[in-house]
Amino acid sequence: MSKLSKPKYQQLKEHIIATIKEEQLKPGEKIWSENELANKFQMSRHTVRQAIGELVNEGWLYRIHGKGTFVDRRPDREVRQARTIGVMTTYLNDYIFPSIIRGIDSVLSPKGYNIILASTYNKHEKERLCLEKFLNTELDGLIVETTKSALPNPNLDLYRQLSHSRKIPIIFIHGFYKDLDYSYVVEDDVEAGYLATNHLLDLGHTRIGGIFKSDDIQGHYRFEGFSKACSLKGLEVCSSRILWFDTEQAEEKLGGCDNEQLDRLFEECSALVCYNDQVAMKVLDRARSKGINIPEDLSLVSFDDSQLAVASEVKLTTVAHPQEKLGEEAARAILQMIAGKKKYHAIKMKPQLIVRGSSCEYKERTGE
Amino acid sequence: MSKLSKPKYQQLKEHIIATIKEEQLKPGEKIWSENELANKFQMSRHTVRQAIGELVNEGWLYRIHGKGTFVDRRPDREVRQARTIGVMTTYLNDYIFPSIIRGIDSVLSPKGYNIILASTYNKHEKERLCLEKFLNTELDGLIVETTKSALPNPNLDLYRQLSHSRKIPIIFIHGFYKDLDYSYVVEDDVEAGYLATNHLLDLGHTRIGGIFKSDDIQGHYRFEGFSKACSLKGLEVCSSRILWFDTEQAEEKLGGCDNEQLDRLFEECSALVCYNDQVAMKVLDRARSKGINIPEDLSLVSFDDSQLAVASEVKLTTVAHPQEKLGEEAARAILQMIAGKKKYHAIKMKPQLIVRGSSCEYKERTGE
DNA sequence: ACAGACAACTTGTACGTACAAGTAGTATAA
DNA sequence: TTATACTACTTGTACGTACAAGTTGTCTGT
Repeated sequence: MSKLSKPKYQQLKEHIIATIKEEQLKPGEKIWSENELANKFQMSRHTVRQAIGELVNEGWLYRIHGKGTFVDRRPDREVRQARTIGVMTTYLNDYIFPSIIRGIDSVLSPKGYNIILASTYNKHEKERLCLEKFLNTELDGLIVETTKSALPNPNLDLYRQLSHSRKIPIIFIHGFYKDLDYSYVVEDDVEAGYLATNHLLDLGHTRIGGIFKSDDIQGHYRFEGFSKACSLKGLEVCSSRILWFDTEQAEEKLGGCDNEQLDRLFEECSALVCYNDQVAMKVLDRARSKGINIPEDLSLVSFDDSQLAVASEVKLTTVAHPQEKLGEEAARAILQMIAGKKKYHAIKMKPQLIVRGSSCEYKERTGE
Repeated sequence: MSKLSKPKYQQLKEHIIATIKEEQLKPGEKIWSENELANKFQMSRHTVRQAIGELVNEGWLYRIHGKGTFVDRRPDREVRQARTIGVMTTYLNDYIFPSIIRGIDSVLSPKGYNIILASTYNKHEKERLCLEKFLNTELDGLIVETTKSALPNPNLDLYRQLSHSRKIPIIFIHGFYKDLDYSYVVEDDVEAGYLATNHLLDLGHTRIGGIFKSDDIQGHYRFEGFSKACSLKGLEVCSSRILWFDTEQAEEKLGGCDNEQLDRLFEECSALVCYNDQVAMKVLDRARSKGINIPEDLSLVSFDDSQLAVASEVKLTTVAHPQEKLGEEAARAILQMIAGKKKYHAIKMKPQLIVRGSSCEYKERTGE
């Protein structure tokens, strides 16, 4: 026998599998006895037993002591589990995340992937629970919206476990952790902040205030763009015109800042950059109740271009968030990572200013 | 050797397993060679091989040709797959479904369940694809928002397959198929329609129009409540004041009805019942552009009490949708069904009228 | 007609041998 | 110093034998 030939028991295995596949042997039928096979193929019974033993293990055959060996259900007839991608977001019902999830779904669903949802409510403890649950799940990939991305993350150990031990590709959206060099898809928030602020500067405003979120990295970046735009025009950023809020404050009251703080901003500024449309709605409401007209008395620019931006009578000037597109990009990236085509993705999406009715040229306020 | 004693290879297997369990051998460590074992236990190498072969198959050990045999992860150490519930909705980013999903998540997540998302875009073909994907997934339960619930469903065969063959508990939300006697959790939409319409009747309106969705059963029920309220007050439902739209029209343009149709309603009616907040926003916008004041010239009542209802300068009078609560109820029901505690759930949640600024008492229109 | 013994088959356990082939470290030669 | 060969160990393949034990049908004596 030449050295190239396969082991005898392997040959016998393949012969039996082929016979079953050709349906010459059907499930439940008795196959030849071990001695018959040994004679037929000129091998010892031991070798036959080895072949049949493995086939039993693989689910092709089963044996009954004293009766014989029979054909089992074919193992490859088993339905394959659909593949799954985990998606971890901060909020499920916040106004833009549903769109991102929809974008992810539109790419993954046609490829036969399931999406497993988890939400952290922007809390590190919840994030940890979600990650632990994902460790108990057979995942093919993970898309993560960063939780409290501006703060140090206490759950990096679990991320590493998923990524390094379990070899699950991970991609971050809406931010990334500096300690981990994982792939990410983000909006260029510095640019977004710059666009929003520069729009107001171009309209002649000089007393520009801002409301930003302190515990999400997006808030920091948008503020960075805000500062950049100001300093390029030779304006100093006045800290009394900047309001910071965080997740906990935002949960207590929509918009995250109270009326007294807003009223102070109204007095000091002719224009406001709002962290997102939700904040802008809060500002709009307060301004309405104080008799301040938007945009005549106060120009507003916000971020995200959500449904809210066009819901009100004053349509909001906002810097558009790619939303669905961002979800699609993240989904496409993770598919490439799963296929092993491209390991590292660092995608920054360009924001776009949409001018609507909430901003106008600066005019001296007269009625005060 | 007495007849009662176990086979030698079986004894060896048990000895090795015990050694691993006592952690005298840890994962990755090399165990004794086949010859060592044969000598140690006074058996032939063949018998040792049989024992080790079975342990390899059971996941306790692995062999490397030429190196030795090593301890694998313990099979009973395998983390159990987290249990999963499928959630199938029509839209992922529509304004109330995120809240429902959040409600579901808030109940299931703490119990260690994963949520697998799928969305049908309110199309029967997509629904079929989703159901087929669920058939290829190991599910413990399924929560379904009915797709085009007012039309006959062509996918009942797959629902039956999941329910009867696969024994997966299914619960419907937002409607149910009359041909299947499955559990459901719904809002009492007839009552909701009645509350909305009766509110307008109480305010003295007599020329009341309505905009309803034709291919979702909710639209039918809300219209039923509308009719009921009218006839109880002795008013006839005038078909020229009723507008019907469907999924496809709603996708083309937000709100699902065009301006000419709305203008006609404005002329004929002093009050409108809108299928949901989105429709009401569309009506509000058109009314604004025609110089029609809400609520002075036209009272509006809508359904769902979403974010949109309070986004505009005119806060909407709506019949509140239980949203998160409905999701929670559905999740709790499916957990009971999985536990085998209660097989059939038919939960109807009471709607609640929230009076805001978009509706007021009827006054003769003067300025025409 | 029926129970029980028996034969002939099956798979299961257990022993033996031999050599092939992969791995790792050591000794040897260039 | 480096490449090569060798050795000693490992598991993998393959042959042989023997008997135990479960299943089935047949033969036999009552």
